[in-house]
Amino acid sequence: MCPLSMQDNIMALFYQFKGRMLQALSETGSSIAPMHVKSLHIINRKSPCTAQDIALTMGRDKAQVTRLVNDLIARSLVFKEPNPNDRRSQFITLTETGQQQVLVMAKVQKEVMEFMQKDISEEDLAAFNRVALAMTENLSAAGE
Amino acid sequence: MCPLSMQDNIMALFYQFKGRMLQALSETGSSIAPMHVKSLHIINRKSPCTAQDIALTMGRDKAQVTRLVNDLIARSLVFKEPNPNDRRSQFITLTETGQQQVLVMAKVQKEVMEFMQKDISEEDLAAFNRVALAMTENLSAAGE
DNA sequence: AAATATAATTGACTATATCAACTATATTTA
DNA sequence: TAAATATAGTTGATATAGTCAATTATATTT
Repeated sequence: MCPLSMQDNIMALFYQFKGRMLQALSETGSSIAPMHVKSLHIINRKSPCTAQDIALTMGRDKAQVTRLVNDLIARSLVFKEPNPNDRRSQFITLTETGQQQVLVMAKVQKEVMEFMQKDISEEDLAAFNRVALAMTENLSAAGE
Repeated sequence: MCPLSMQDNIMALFYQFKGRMLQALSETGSSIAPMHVKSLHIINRKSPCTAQDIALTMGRDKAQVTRLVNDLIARSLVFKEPNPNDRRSQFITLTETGQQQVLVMAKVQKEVMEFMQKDISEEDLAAFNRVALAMTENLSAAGE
Protein backbone atom coordinates (compact mmCIF):
# COMPACT_ATOMS: atom_id res chain seq x y z
CA MET A 1 0.00 0.00 0.00
CA CYS A 2 2.48 2.56 -1.12
CA PRO A 3 0.97 6.04 -1.60
CA LEU A 4 2.78 6.62 -4.86
CA SER A 5 1.41 3.55 -6.58
CA MET A 6 -2.05 4.53 -5.39
CA GLN A 7 -1.50 7.98 -6.85
CA ASP A 8 -0.75 6.32 -10.16
CA ASN A 9 -3.87 4.15 -9.93
CA ILE A 10 -6.11 7.09 -9.25
CA MET A 11 -4.60 9.16 -12.03
CA ALA A 12 -4.97 6.26 -14.45
CA LEU A 13 -8.59 5.80 -13.43
CA PHE A 14 -9.31 9.51 -13.87
CA TYR A 15 -7.68 9.48 -17.27
CA GLN A 16 -9.50 6.39 -18.51
CA PHE A 17 -12.82 7.54 -17.15
CA LYS A 18 -12.57 10.92 -18.80
CA GLY A 19 -11.50 9.40 -22.10
CA ARG A 20 -14.30 6.85 -22.10
CA MET A 21 -16.91 9.47 -21.28
CA LEU A 22 -15.66 11.68 -24.08
CA GLN A 23 -15.69 8.81 -26.55
CA ALA A 24 -19.14 7.59 -25.49
CA LEU A 25 -20.44 11.13 -25.77
CA SER A 26 -19.03 11.66 -29.26
CA GLU A 27 -20.57 8.34 -30.31
CA THR A 28 -24.03 9.74 -29.63
CA GLY A 29 -23.44 11.98 -32.64
CA SER A 30 -24.19 15.17 -30.73
CA SER A 31 -21.10 17.36 -30.94
CA ILE A 32 -21.44 18.72 -27.42
CA ALA A 33 -18.48 19.77 -25.25
CA PRO A 34 -17.90 18.45 -21.71
CA MET A 35 -18.53 21.87 -20.19
CA HIS A 36 -21.85 22.06 -21.98
CA VAL A 37 -22.77 18.68 -20.58
CA LYS A 38 -21.94 19.77 -17.04
CA SER A 39 -23.94 22.99 -17.38
CA LEU A 40 -26.96 21.15 -18.73
CA HIS A 41 -26.86 18.77 -15.76
CA ILE A 42 -26.72 21.67 -13.34
CA ILE A 43 -29.56 23.51 -15.07
CA ASN A 44 -31.55 20.29 -15.07
CA ARG A 45 -31.09 19.68 -11.35
CA LYS A 46 -31.54 23.17 -10.02
CA SER A 47 -34.68 25.07 -10.82
CA PRO A 48 -34.82 27.98 -11.03
CA CYS A 49 -31.19 28.33 -12.05
CA THR A 50 -29.26 31.54 -12.59
CA ALA A 51 -25.84 32.09 -14.17
CA GLN A 52 -24.52 32.65 -10.67
CA ASP A 53 -25.75 29.20 -9.60
CA ILE A 54 -23.87 27.61 -12.48
CA ALA A 55 -20.69 29.55 -11.72
CA LEU A 56 -20.78 28.55 -8.04
CA THR A 57 -21.63 24.91 -8.69
CA MET A 58 -18.88 24.49 -11.28
CA GLY A 59 -16.42 26.70 -9.43
CA ARG A 60 -15.77 28.67 -12.59
CA ASP A 61 -15.53 32.28 -13.68
CA LYS A 62 -18.72 34.26 -14.33
CA ALA A 63 -17.33 35.31 -17.72
CA GLN A 64 -17.00 31.71 -18.79
CA VAL A 65 -20.54 30.94 -17.66
CA THR A 66 -21.91 33.84 -19.71
CA ARG A 67 -20.22 32.47 -22.81
CA LEU A 68 -21.23 28.90 -22.01
CA VAL A 69 -24.88 29.87 -21.64
CA ASN A 70 -24.72 31.90 -24.86
CA ASP A 71 -23.46 28.78 -26.64
CA LEU A 72 -26.27 26.70 -25.16
CA ILE A 73 -28.82 29.29 -26.28
CA ALA A 74 -27.31 29.33 -29.78
CA ARG A 75 -27.77 25.54 -29.84
CA SER A 76 -31.39 25.91 -28.67
CA LEU A 77 -30.71 23.80 -25.58
CA VAL A 78 -31.69 26.46 -23.03
CA PHE A 79 -33.45 29.80 -22.87
CA LYS A 80 -33.51 32.77 -20.50
CA GLU A 81 -36.41 34.37 -18.69
CA PRO A 82 -36.39 37.43 -16.46
CA ASN A 83 -35.95 36.68 -12.76
CA PRO A 84 -38.98 38.34 -11.14
CA ASN A 85 -37.10 38.76 -7.84
CA ASP A 86 -34.01 40.46 -9.24
CA ARG A 87 -33.87 42.41 -12.46
CA ARG A 88 -30.11 41.96 -12.68
CA SER A 89 -30.35 38.22 -13.19
CA GLN A 90 -32.24 35.78 -15.37
CA PHE A 91 -33.50 32.23 -14.99
CA ILE A 92 -31.95 29.70 -17.33
CA THR A 93 -34.19 26.81 -18.34
CA LEU A 94 -33.88 23.73 -20.57
CA THR A 95 -35.77 23.72 -23.86
CA GLU A 96 -37.45 20.54 -25.10
CA THR A 97 -34.29 19.76 -27.05
CA GLY A 98 -32.20 20.44 -23.96
CA GLN A 99 -34.28 18.00 -21.92
CA GLN A 100 -33.82 15.33 -24.57
CA GLN A 101 -30.09 16.00 -24.57
CA VAL A 102 -29.95 15.55 -20.79
CA LEU A 103 -31.66 12.17 -21.13
CA VAL A 104 -29.16 11.06 -23.75
CA MET A 105 -26.23 12.15 -21.59
CA ALA A 106 -27.61 10.41 -18.51
CA LYS A 107 -27.91 7.20 -20.51
CA VAL A 108 -24.32 7.53 -21.73
CA GLN A 109 -23.07 8.12 -18.18
CA LYS A 110 -24.95 5.11 -16.91
CA GLU A 111 -23.49 2.90 -19.62
CA VAL A 112 -19.92 3.99 -18.92
CA MET A 113 -20.46 3.49 -15.18
CA GLU A 114 -21.83 0.01 -15.73
CA PHE A 115 -18.97 -0.89 -18.02
CA MET A 116 -16.52 0.36 -15.41
CA GLN A 117 -18.15 -1.72 -12.68
CA LYS A 118 -18.26 -4.95 -14.65
CA ASP A 119 -17.28 -8.03 -12.62
CA ILE A 120 -16.76 -6.01 -9.44
CA SER A 121 -18.73 -7.23 -6.42
CA GLU A 122 -21.38 -5.17 -4.68
CA GLU A 123 -19.28 -5.17 -1.51
CA ASP A 124 -16.22 -3.85 -3.32
CA LEU A 125 -18.24 -1.17 -5.06
CA ALA A 126 -19.78 -0.11 -1.77
CA ALA A 127 -16.35 0.06 -0.14
CA PHE A 128 -14.96 2.06 -3.05
CA ASN A 129 -17.86 4.45 -2.88
CA ARG A 130 -17.49 4.94 0.85
CA VAL A 131 -13.74 5.59 0.63
CA ALA A 132 -14.20 7.94 -2.32
CA LEU A 133 -16.65 9.95 -0.24
CA ALA A 134 -14.29 10.09 2.75
CA MET A 135 -11.43 11.19 0.49
CA THR A 136 -13.56 13.90 -1.07
CA GLU A 137 -14.43 15.18 2.38
CA ASN A 138 -10.78 15.23 3.43
CA LEU A 139 -9.83 17.16 0.31
CA SER A 140 -12.61 19.71 0.52
CA ALA A 141 -11.90 20.28 4.21
CA ALA A 142 -8.38 21.26 3.19
CA GLY A 143 -9.69 24.45 1.64
CA GLU A 144 -10.52 26.26 4.87
CA MET B 1 -25.34 1.35 -4.12
CA CYS B 2 -27.02 3.27 -6.89
CA PRO B 3 -24.77 3.86 -9.91
CA LEU B 4 -25.76 7.49 -10.25
CA SER B 5 -24.72 8.44 -6.74
CA MET B 6 -21.43 6.64 -7.28
CA GLN B 7 -20.93 8.61 -10.47
CA ASP B 8 -21.39 11.77 -8.47
CA ASN B 9 -18.91 10.60 -5.83
CA ILE B 10 -16.25 9.82 -8.38
CA MET B 11 -16.74 13.10 -10.20
CA ALA B 12 -16.56 15.01 -6.92
CA LEU B 13 -13.38 13.18 -5.95
CA PHE B 14 -11.78 13.91 -9.32
CA TYR B 15 -12.73 17.54 -9.05
CA GLN B 16 -11.45 17.98 -5.50
CA PHE B 17 -8.26 16.11 -6.22
CA LYS B 18 -7.46 18.19 -9.26
CA GLY B 19 -8.23 21.42 -7.45
CA ARG B 20 -6.10 20.51 -4.44
CA MET B 21 -3.17 19.48 -6.62
CA LEU B 22 -3.38 22.77 -8.52
CA GLN B 23 -3.57 24.77 -5.32
CA ALA B 24 -0.72 22.88 -3.65
CA LEU B 25 1.36 23.37 -6.77
CA SER B 26 0.75 27.10 -6.93
CA GLU B 27 1.64 27.34 -3.24
CA THR B 28 5.15 26.12 -4.02
CA GLY B 29 5.64 29.46 -5.74
CA SER B 30 6.69 27.91 -9.03
CA SER B 31 4.27 29.16 -11.65
CA ILE B 32 4.27 25.94 -13.63
CA ALA B 33 1.32 24.70 -15.68
CA PRO B 34 -0.16 21.20 -15.20
CA MET B 35 0.98 20.05 -18.62
CA HIS B 36 4.52 21.08 -17.79
CA VAL B 37 4.35 19.03 -14.62
CA LYS B 38 3.17 15.98 -16.52
CA SER B 39 5.92 16.34 -19.12
CA LEU B 40 8.62 16.69 -16.48
CA HIS B 41 7.41 13.48 -14.80
CA ILE B 42 7.54 11.63 -18.09
CA ILE B 43 11.01 12.94 -18.93
CA ASN B 44 12.14 12.01 -15.43
CA ARG B 45 10.90 8.43 -15.69
CA LYS B 46 11.94 7.59 -19.21
CA SER B 47 15.53 7.98 -20.21
CA PRO B 48 16.43 8.60 -22.92
CA CYS B 49 13.23 10.42 -23.80
CA THR B 50 12.27 11.86 -27.19
CA ALA B 51 9.42 14.24 -28.09
CA GLN B 52 7.70 11.25 -29.63
CA ASP B 53 7.84 9.39 -26.29
CA ILE B 54 6.14 12.32 -24.57
CA ALA B 55 3.46 12.58 -27.25
CA LEU B 56 2.68 8.85 -27.03
CA THR B 57 2.70 8.72 -23.23
CA MET B 58 0.44 11.74 -22.86
CA GLY B 59 -1.69 10.79 -25.86
CA ARG B 60 -1.28 14.29 -27.27
CA ASP B 61 -0.46 15.98 -30.55
CA LYS B 62 3.18 16.28 -31.63
CA ALA B 63 2.70 19.99 -32.23
CA GLN B 64 1.68 20.53 -28.65
CA VAL B 65 4.66 18.56 -27.40
CA THR B 66 7.06 20.66 -29.45
CA ARG B 67 5.66 23.82 -27.86
CA LEU B 68 5.60 22.28 -24.41
CA VAL B 69 9.27 21.27 -24.66
CA ASN B 70 10.19 24.72 -25.98
CA ASP B 71 8.55 26.24 -22.91
CA LEU B 72 10.45 23.89 -20.62
CA ILE B 73 13.71 24.80 -22.35
CA ALA B 74 12.91 28.52 -22.00
CA ARG B 75 12.44 27.89 -18.27
CA SER B 76 15.76 26.03 -18.12
CA LEU B 77 14.05 22.87 -16.86
CA VAL B 78 15.18 20.61 -19.70
CA PHE B 79 17.65 20.59 -22.56
CA LYS B 80 18.03 18.75 -25.87
CA GLU B 81 20.89 16.63 -27.14
CA PRO B 82 21.24 14.94 -30.52
CA ASN B 83 19.99 11.35 -30.61
CA PRO B 84 22.99 9.39 -31.90
CA ASN B 85 20.73 6.70 -33.37
CA ASP B 86 18.48 9.00 -35.34
CA ARG B 87 19.41 12.43 -36.56
CA ARG B 88 15.74 13.42 -36.93
CA SER B 89 15.09 13.26 -33.21
CA GLN B 90 16.69 14.55 -30.03
CA PHE B 91 16.92 13.37 -26.46
CA ILE B 92 15.22 15.56 -23.89
CA THR B 93 16.83 15.60 -20.45
CA LEU B 94 16.18 17.34 -17.13
CA THR B 95 18.57 20.09 -16.07
CA GLU B 96 19.62 20.43 -12.43
CA THR B 97 16.76 22.89 -11.97
CA GLY B 98 14.39 20.46 -13.66
CA GLN B 99 15.42 17.68 -11.30
CA GLN B 100 14.79 19.93 -8.31
CA GLN B 101 11.40 20.84 -9.73
CA VAL B 102 10.50 17.15 -10.07
CA LEU B 103 11.43 16.59 -6.42
CA VAL B 104 9.22 19.50 -5.33
CA MET B 105 6.32 18.19 -7.39
CA ALA B 106 6.69 14.68 -6.02
CA LYS B 107 6.62 16.08 -2.50
CA VAL B 108 3.47 18.08 -3.27
CA GLN B 109 1.77 15.01 -4.73
CA LYS B 110 2.70 12.96 -1.68
CA GLU B 111 1.32 15.60 0.66
CA VAL B 112 -1.99 15.83 -1.18
CA MET B 113 -2.24 12.03 -1.23
CA GLU B 114 -1.61 11.83 2.50
CA PHE B 115 -4.12 14.55 3.22
CA MET B 116 -6.66 12.71 1.11
CA GLN B 117 -6.06 9.45 2.97
CA LYS B 118 -6.29 10.95 6.43
CA ASP B 119 -8.25 8.80 8.91
CA ILE B 120 -8.92 6.09 6.34
CA SER B 121 -7.85 2.60 7.40
CA GLU B 122 -5.19 0.59 5.61
CA GLU B 123 -7.80 -2.02 4.70
CA ASP B 124 -10.10 0.55 3.14
CA LEU B 125 -7.26 2.12 1.21
CA ALA B 126 -6.18 -1.27 -0.07
CA ALA B 127 -9.73 -2.08 -1.14
CA PHE B 128 -10.09 1.28 -2.85
CA ASN B 129 -6.83 0.79 -4.66
CA ARG B 130 -7.78 -2.69 -5.81
CA VAL B 131 -11.18 -1.58 -7.11
CA ALA B 132 -9.66 1.47 -8.81
CA LEU B 133 -7.28 -0.84 -10.65
CA ALA B 134 -10.08 -3.19 -11.71
CA MET B 135 -12.14 -0.25 -12.94
CA THR B 136 -9.22 1.13 -14.92
CA GLU B 137 -8.78 -2.25 -16.56
CA ASN B 138 -12.47 -2.46 -17.45
CA LEU B 139 -12.35 1.00 -19.00
CA SER B 140 -9.18 0.48 -21.00
CA ALA B 141 -10.48 -2.86 -22.28
CA ALA B 142 -13.44 -0.95 -23.71
CA GLY B 143 -11.19 0.69 -26.29
CA GLU B 144 -10.60 -2.39 -28.43
C1' DA C 1 17.49 5.21 -56.85
C1' DA C 2 12.72 6.06 -55.89
C1' DA C 3 8.95 5.73 -52.96
C1' DT C 4 7.38 5.74 -48.50
C1' DA C 5 7.52 6.43 -43.54
C1' DT C 6 8.85 8.91 -39.46
C1' DA C 7 10.53 12.89 -36.05
C1' DA C 8 10.05 17.25 -35.31
C1' DT C 9 8.63 21.93 -36.46
C1' DT C 10 5.62 25.73 -37.90
C1' DG C 11 1.27 28.28 -38.97
C1' DA C 12 -3.47 28.71 -38.46
C1' DC C 13 -7.12 27.88 -35.83
C1' DT C 14 -10.56 26.53 -31.94
C1' DA C 15 -11.76 25.69 -27.23
C1' DT C 16 -11.09 26.55 -22.48
C1' DA C 17 -10.19 29.61 -18.76
C1' DT C 18 -9.11 33.83 -16.12
C1' DC C 19 -8.71 38.76 -14.99
C1' DA C 20 -10.09 43.43 -14.95
C1' DA C 21 -13.27 46.90 -16.25
C1' DC C 22 -17.95 48.08 -16.91
C1' DT C 23 -23.34 48.44 -16.69
C1' DA C 24 -27.39 47.81 -14.29
C1' DT C 25 -29.66 46.82 -10.39
C1' DA C 26 -29.98 45.78 -5.06
C1' DT C 27 -28.80 46.45 -0.49
C1' DT C 28 -26.76 48.70 3.32
C1' DT C 29 -25.75 52.57 6.13
C1' DA C 30 -25.14 57.14 7.56
C1' DT D 1 -33.55 59.24 1.58
C1' DA D 2 -29.05 59.96 -0.55
C1' DA D 3 -24.57 57.94 -0.77
C1' DA D 4 -21.75 54.04 -0.44
C1' DT D 5 -21.25 49.39 -1.21
C1' DA D 6 -22.35 44.87 -3.04
C1' DT D 7 -24.00 41.76 -6.57
C1' DA D 8 -25.49 39.70 -11.44
C1' DG D 9 -24.11 39.60 -15.67
C1' DT D 10 -21.48 41.23 -19.84
C1' DT D 11 -17.43 42.44 -22.59
C1' DG D 12 -12.45 42.83 -23.97
C1' DA D 13 -7.95 41.27 -23.51
C1' DT D 14 -5.10 37.62 -22.73
C1' DA D 15 -3.33 32.92 -21.44
C1' DT D 16 -3.47 28.03 -21.81
C1' DA D 17 -4.75 23.74 -24.02
C1' DG D 18 -5.50 21.14 -28.01
C1' DT D 19 -5.94 19.97 -33.12
C1' DC D 20 -5.07 19.88 -38.17
C1' DA D 21 -2.42 20.42 -42.31
C1' DA D 22 1.84 21.46 -44.49
C1' DT D 23 6.85 21.35 -44.36
C1' DT D 24 11.83 19.86 -43.57
C1' DA D 25 15.10 16.54 -42.66
C1' DT D 26 16.19 12.03 -42.05
C1' DA D 27 15.29 6.74 -42.22
C1' DT D 28 13.51 2.76 -44.16
C1' DT D 29 11.51 -0.03 -47.63
C1' DT D 30 10.97 -1.67 -52.27
